[in-house]
Amino acid sequence: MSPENTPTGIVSRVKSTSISGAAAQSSSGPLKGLYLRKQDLRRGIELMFFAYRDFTGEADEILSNLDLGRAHHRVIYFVGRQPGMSVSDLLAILKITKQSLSRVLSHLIETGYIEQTQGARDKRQRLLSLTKKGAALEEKLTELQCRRFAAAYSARGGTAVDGFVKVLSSLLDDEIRADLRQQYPDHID
Amino acid sequence: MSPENTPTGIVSRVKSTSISGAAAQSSSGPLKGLYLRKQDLRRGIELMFFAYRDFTGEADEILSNLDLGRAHHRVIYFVGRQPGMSVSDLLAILKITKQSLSRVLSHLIETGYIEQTQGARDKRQRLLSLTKKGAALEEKLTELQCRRFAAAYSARGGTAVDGFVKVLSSLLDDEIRADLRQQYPDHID
DNA sequence: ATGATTGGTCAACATAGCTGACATAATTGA
DNA sequence: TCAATTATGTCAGCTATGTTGACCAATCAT
Repeated sequence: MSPENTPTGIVSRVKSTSISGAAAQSSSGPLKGLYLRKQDLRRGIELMFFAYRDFTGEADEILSNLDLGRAHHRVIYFVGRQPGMSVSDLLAILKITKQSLSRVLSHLIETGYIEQTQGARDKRQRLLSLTKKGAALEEKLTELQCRRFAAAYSARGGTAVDGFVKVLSSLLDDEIRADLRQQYPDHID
Repeated sequence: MSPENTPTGIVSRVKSTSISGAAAQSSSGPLKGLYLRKQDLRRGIELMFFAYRDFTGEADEILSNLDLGRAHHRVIYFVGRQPGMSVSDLLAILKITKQSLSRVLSHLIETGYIEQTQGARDKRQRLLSLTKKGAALEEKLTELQCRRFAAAYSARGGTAVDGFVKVLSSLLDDEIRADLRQQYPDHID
């Protein structure tokens, strides 16, 4: 990497010139629209990209040592969150195909992270839950990610957390936002 | 999906019981730590997952119609942001291997989205920029994502945007955060 | 001249998504 | 009761995107 092209770090400066002094703007509640400059929106895009990558990075490492991937993590996470959920439930959350889920899920069952019991009301259903081994892994991974969030939340304070949650939930597709709204007793919107 | 398991929507309720009435808590600036309950942290995790997916979803669709994927999008996006960047620069941003990038980049050059010129200062470098065709696609995709952000930002207002940016940047790995800090003239931290 | 850097290339592989077709068992409804 | 629907699994095959390791060529810096 040449110093000419990246004078200051990995991510070099954007080409666009900008109105300077945005500090006042971003904290200006009444002055609407000033955080809607192209540059601010692009920053949002990039923050999402980098933050998502970093946020999953630590967990990915642990998983790869166990010969598991991010797809396994998602399954373990959501089954851990809601034990006894059906395969259909999981498919609806993950929005992947039956076959994609099946591959991952079968592997997790074979390796003893997840167990299934026949549904009582509907015997076709296979209700999923974590084994002790699965719960231990889920705990470890969630703990890791929660720690990152806890650090960010406490560094920034309740008002910032509130804004974070509000904006993220507004980024969601309507359908998902509606689901999450009733998912959490605490209102998001 | 049985109504028994998912009474209200795709994403069903979390198992954990919670202290109710968190509305007051999440908007309580002075009451520190009350947004650090396990449940709040898990909501952050889930918001990241769902928001990232939805945020990339629209663009993914357009891309797939052009026989391109998300990896191509990233390249087009970052080259568009900083025309004349080198391959090394791009590798450092994307944090993928040379081979992974090479495959995608070669394809974009062959199909006329990206062009390269020899570096003037360092003739080994191949400086990347978008062609007209590439710029048009970049514009289209970025416009789409910016529109989503603009809607979220204006729905929530400047204070929320400020919190969103603060929390997201605190979620970043230190190295990346430092880079982004100088990337944007407007301070993030 | 020599060693470091920039970049490309090849082979081979893994993960995680996709489609489409088909099978089985259980439930539900007319 | 019987047909349709649902929940789930499975098979074959494909694609996209990441990985490693080895190696090569051009260029730059000392």
